[in-house]
Amino acid sequence: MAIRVRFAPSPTGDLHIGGVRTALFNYLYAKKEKGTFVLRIEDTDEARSTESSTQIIINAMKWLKLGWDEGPGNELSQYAPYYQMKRKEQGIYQKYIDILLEKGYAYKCYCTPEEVEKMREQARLAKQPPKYNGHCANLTKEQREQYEKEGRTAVIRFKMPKEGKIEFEDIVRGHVSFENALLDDFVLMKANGVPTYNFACVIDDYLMEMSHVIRGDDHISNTPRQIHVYKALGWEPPTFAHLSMILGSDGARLSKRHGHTSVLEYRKEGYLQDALINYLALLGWSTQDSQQLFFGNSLIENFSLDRCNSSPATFDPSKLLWMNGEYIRNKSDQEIFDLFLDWISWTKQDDLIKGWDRALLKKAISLEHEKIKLLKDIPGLVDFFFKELSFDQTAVDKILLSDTKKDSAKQVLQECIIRLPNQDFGSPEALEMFARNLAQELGVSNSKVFHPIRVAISGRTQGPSLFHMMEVMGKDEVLKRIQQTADKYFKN
RNA sequence: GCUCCCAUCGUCUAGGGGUCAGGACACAUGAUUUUCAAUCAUGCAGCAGGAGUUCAAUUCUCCUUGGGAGCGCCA
Repeated sequence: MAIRVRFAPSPTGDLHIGGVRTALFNYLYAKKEKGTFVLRIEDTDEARSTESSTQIIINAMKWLKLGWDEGPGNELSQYAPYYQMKRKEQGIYQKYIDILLEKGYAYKCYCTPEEVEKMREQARLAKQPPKYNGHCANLTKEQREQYEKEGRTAVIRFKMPKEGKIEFEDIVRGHVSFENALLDDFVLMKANGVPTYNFACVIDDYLMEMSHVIRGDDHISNTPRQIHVYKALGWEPPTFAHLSMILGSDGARLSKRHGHTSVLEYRKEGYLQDALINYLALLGWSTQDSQQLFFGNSLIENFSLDRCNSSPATFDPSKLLWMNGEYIRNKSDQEIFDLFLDWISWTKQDDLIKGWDRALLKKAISLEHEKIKLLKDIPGLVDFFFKELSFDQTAVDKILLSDTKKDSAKQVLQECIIRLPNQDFGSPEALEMFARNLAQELGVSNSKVFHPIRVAISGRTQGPSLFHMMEVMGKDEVLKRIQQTADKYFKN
């Protein structure tokens, strides 16, 4: 049987971490099984669905490289997603409503939302599950006509069996069973003629020939309702896999109050697409040897649905941060440079690196490569190469002006000014030799030479390897900065 | 309230009737280094509780507790 899966978000906001995880598991399963991955936009909530949200989802999916394999029409380069509202216009859902109505599996209900709410309230008071009481299930023709004469509009409800139970095998949960008596006659089609989630989802999953429905565990209680619809239409339900939820640090389902939940925010912070994917894959899935890093195609190769965990997982930002560093270190200098430029332009921060020489920038980034955890760290790590020398006061106090070091620091800088013009800047080794020789001649420790030079040319105590830094900066600039520093702090 | 689901280090997890309960993040210490990182080494830390089955339960069963989700003309 061909494997066909889908990700079916509703376009009512940003694509959040939980949604991405669901999309990812569908994607991984499809790729692993050489199946088809479909994107379906569930935009039947006319009040909340927005076009901009749809675009955000599509762009986020593209950034994450969770490409889908199919769509309406014949676009060759890029498939459009399926949209339920477009399918509604084609009469797809109405057709099956008519069948269910005709076969007696569904009925028109004329109760107003207020009346239904009253029923639920009563049920709650009686400590019963709040549900529709079946008021309109067996209306006579005359009653129906009467309601219609009153100008009431009808919704279509599913006629739920009062006894028995629905059972199914879930790949993640195992055997699941629900009593029919607890289910009510849920709405299939709203008064405005738009199908509800539980109905549209079934129709589309069937017509799109989905072999597996992989979704969040919050949908598990919808599953029995949906299976009833499948059965009423004489259809075989797909195989279900309900993924556990992702929780915030307080144990509640991950939501906005836990901080960043939108994928876009992670992109903005400078997380790498593949690192985020790798991290999310590990939330609720693992290999037998608990492998952590999956570079290249190894996620797809190793993935399997039956190794998904049924218990919820807490989102851990510090592990994601570590993993991002791992991914950055795993990439070449060129890749990081390109990624950084992409990030700068995506975040519209071109001003940040305005006037910075690209060749120098690339060299500077490569000096700090293994230190980078987020793309957004980069400017702060290398900006001193490009900006006017500005001094970190504690660095100056500690290295240049402290009582014990002041004289030697001054001497070191003065010697540099004298000697450096004739120094070979061609290799870090040569520069290191120069500094060590200087230390020896002056009779001071290496660090009393290294540190003042570092502060003099960068203004800080932290930074790349000193001699690589000098090489990249170049003789003229190094001299200029040392002169400037000496003038500022050691002028008599 | 009702229904469903879940339970191994702080976190992600492996394991599964007999294990020194394994790995990873975080944290701590040490090594290395001109600094910060990175790297390497070491350490810290866990089977929620109670019954039952069994020669043997962290593992199987039940209960308790704790946590989560669902109960819309939302998806």
